[in-house]
Amino acid sequence: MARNIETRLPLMTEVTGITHSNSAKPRLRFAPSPTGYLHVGGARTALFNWLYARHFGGTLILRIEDTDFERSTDEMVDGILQGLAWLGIDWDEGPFFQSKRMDLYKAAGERLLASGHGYYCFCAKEELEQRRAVAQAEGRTPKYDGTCRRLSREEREKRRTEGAAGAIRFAVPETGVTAFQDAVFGRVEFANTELEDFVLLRSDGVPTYHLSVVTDDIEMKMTHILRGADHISNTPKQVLLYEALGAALPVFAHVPLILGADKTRLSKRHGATSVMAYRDEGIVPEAFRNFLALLGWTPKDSSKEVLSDRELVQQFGLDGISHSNAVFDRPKLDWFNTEYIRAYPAERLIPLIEEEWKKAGVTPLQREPGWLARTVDLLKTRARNLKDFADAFRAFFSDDFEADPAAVTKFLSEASIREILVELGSRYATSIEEFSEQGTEKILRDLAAENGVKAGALINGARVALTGQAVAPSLFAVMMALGKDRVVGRLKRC
RNA sequence: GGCGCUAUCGUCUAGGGGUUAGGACGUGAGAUUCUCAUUCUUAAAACACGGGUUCGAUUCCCGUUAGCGCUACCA
Repeated sequence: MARNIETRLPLMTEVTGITHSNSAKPRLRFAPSPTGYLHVGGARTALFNWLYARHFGGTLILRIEDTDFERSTDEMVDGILQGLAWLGIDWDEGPFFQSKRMDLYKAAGERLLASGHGYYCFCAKEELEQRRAVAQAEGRTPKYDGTCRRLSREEREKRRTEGAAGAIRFAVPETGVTAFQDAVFGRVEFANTELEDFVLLRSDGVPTYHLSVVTDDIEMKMTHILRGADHISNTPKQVLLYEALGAALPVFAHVPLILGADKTRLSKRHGATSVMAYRDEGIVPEAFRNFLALLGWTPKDSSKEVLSDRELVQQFGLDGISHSNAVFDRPKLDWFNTEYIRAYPAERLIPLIEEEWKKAGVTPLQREPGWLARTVDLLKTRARNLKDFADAFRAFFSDDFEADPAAVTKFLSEASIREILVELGSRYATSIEEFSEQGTEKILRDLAAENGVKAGALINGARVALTGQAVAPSLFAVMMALGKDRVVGRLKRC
């Protein structure tokens, strides 16, 4: 079975049998391109690499693939770093920037040229595009037709000395197949005729993706290439490159893609695709990480789903990676979020909540020590999102809040109830009894009996008066959280 | 179009030649409660289709269909 490749069997290619030994500690990398923020798919790839490296005590390298100067920006680099930090993913070496390693790729390209694996191509870009269009129209596979591959040595020399700018292409074998053993998909094979003579170095000397990736992966001694399944079709070209460069093949492991609810590739119209957007939406990082880890991977013991980073690291392995794409299920993420918020100690939650207050313009009350943590602990069991602390629970932390009109209509519309609540406020103010859960409850129930109304009606009304919400913890716990003065004040305003 | 990958409840998945096909999220119902959430009980919900192989296929093989990916001097 292709799934149990954990033991790193010898990798096979048609042409070479060289592999890395399986004794060394693994070296992995996350290699984002800073042409966009850190998106969900990239984050999961990063997470899997991190999990794998940590599981085996290996090394994780961060490499920024910024050879596309047009589209790469420093802001995106910062954004990616920020996203990784939020997820708690750290690395051991780097970040390395490919833009600072251009000489390496150029040398590799020239080495390939010298060894006969590459050749100069003088075809103009427009010309190529046109040929491609024609091929497309005629229903042929639009791959490079090899015009310059057939050029005689003399012709090539002539063009070079004339100063023609040329790209260097890789000469793909015209027959045979290129195959690799994928740690998740098993053996994957491509006919060489399906592969085109891809460009190694552009005419301006800038390397193309395949060259820079393989050069770096060799130079950085990567043992495992763990990346999105969208790279499966790129892999044979890269395998060819390893072979031409005389390097051992790493273990390839491709991870299925993450789709939106409509099963199409995750994109902006599915909502947030940037991981930082989830922070902004009130998701706790551990929840997001846990959710992401289980998208396309299942631990051996699949019965437990809420897993700490330690458990994740402990259990992670390539054999649990799924073969099929996974749909990003937002309700499940929200469930993880409530689980984590509930489990977080107040101290851990408070800084995150403070961020939400800042965003919502809430200035929290200054009260006695311990109050904040106690109140957060009281509320966190019914929170589904960090934002709840800034909206639904706002009245616990600030006197500046507005009552939910629906709640008022439901529980506070009767004038008689409001009058009794004002009276309740007075009784709390003048009572000599201790302001405790039992004491406040007794006073309320007595007052309800005196007035011939149900205690529940008073309780529900009081809840709205005190919190502005129809939904809150037990009323008397709410009173304790608010304190006598606030309870009295808010009741009297009824 | 070509090539590649994939196919178990709505979603994430477990399983695997003979199972009442299991779990989780979500959904419905009920119980509890001062509201809501929680909690508890419970219900509905799946092996894409067609051929083989086999005593027996959801499981193995082939095909079909569908989805996704790749198909650049982007990464």
